[in-house]
Amino acid sequence: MIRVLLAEDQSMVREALATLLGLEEDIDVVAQVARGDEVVAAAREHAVDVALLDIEMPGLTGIDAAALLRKELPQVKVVIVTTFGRPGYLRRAMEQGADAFLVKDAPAAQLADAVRRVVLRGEKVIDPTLAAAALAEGADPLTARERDVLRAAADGAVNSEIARALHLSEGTVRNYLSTAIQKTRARNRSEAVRIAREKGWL
Amino acid sequence: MIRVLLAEDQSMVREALATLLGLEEDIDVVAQVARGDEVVAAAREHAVDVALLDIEMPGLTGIDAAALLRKELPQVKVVIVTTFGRPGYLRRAMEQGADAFLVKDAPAAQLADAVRRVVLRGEKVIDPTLAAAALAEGADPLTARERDVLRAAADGAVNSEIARALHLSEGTVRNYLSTAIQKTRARNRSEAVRIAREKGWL
DNA sequence: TCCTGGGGATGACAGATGTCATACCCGCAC
DNA sequence: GTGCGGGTATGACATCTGTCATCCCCAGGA
Repeated sequence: MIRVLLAEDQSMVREALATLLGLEEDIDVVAQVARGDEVVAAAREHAVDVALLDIEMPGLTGIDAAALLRKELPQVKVVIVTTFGRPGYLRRAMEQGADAFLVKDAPAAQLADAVRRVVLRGEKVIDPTLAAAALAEGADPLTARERDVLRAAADGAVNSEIARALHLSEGTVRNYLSTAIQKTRARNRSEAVRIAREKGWL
Repeated sequence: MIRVLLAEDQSMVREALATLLGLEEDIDVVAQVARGDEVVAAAREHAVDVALLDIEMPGLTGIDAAALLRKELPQVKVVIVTTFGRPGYLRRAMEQGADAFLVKDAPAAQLADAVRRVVLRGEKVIDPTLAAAALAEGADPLTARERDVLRAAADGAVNSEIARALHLSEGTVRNYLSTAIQKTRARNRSEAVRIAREKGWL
């Protein structure tokens, strides 16, 4: 019996997925959490074999939770289950030790299949198309600080506000944004944000 | 037996929800579609009692599909099931004749419950908190044209590009954006887009 | 030691954005 | 006929954004 932890912030979706998996004879969903920062404690408490992690969750992203699991409970397998198959997400997930990466566009049957493959056979499970795209895309070109500034600018913040929030001068904010705009080959901050998001860099 | 159509673009989520509902003795998911523009044909073909519609789908939004259903198959009940309980979404959904409005943050049990209430008892099902927020929010202040321009500006398009796309002069684009920025009480287009999206106006 | 990369800052400047005033058109309701 | 709302446009102008040059600091690797 494979013991599964499910981390997904939308209750309805999480419970539906738990129900789906619960119908499998060899799979038992023993824990469900709605926040990324609850993953490690729940995995430990319930002695799970594998954690199914959404990426965009409150408290901690699924990718960051995967990194924590790898450090604290390295025997636990990690399956990322996400809405967007963004190259940067895939790359970061695999870097942080994830064993599988699935998008919610995939047929539901792939979920139980992936769980069995990673737990019983120690396989890595990634859609070849996604893998190819991520490899072709290359690494995130933004530095940590550029990402900070771009993230801060994402929803309409003006430079003075970003400067205050990140303890920078306004000129430095403009520089970082300019660099981010160029690295993403965008024309302005809004487009840079969109591109960085699409690629999973933000 | 309540015959249900499920419209949701993410296969995994859709199939999990279908499985969940399929466990109910009185509910039968007889059709599933991944695109908004397939809703009416499927509802007609499968003679469904109720359509469960996600909002953000390719081809047609769930809200627009609801309007079409109301027109073409007025006996079919409509339950909107959405990620975001945005006031504008709720308002528009109810205006277009939806019978229920659920967010995916709600417990899964609410789904079957809502289905029974709208089909068997003709009730309207809305979370009172969401209803109160939508009523307090007031109507979308943007004109159709302002929404067009704001939507076009959403991901980094420059004014000249928007003008070309919408067959306007650049000055007119600036005017519409300026008005949209003021109506949303934003400081710039990016913030206006965020606010309009959060309220479900875009 | 030198070089590179990342972080940070200042200053000058061109171009894009946003505001406001003004004007015109059309359709609809009273 | 008048007024209102929505759509469209021009022009002037202030401010914000983005670019570029230049400089400084630190850490790490060759």
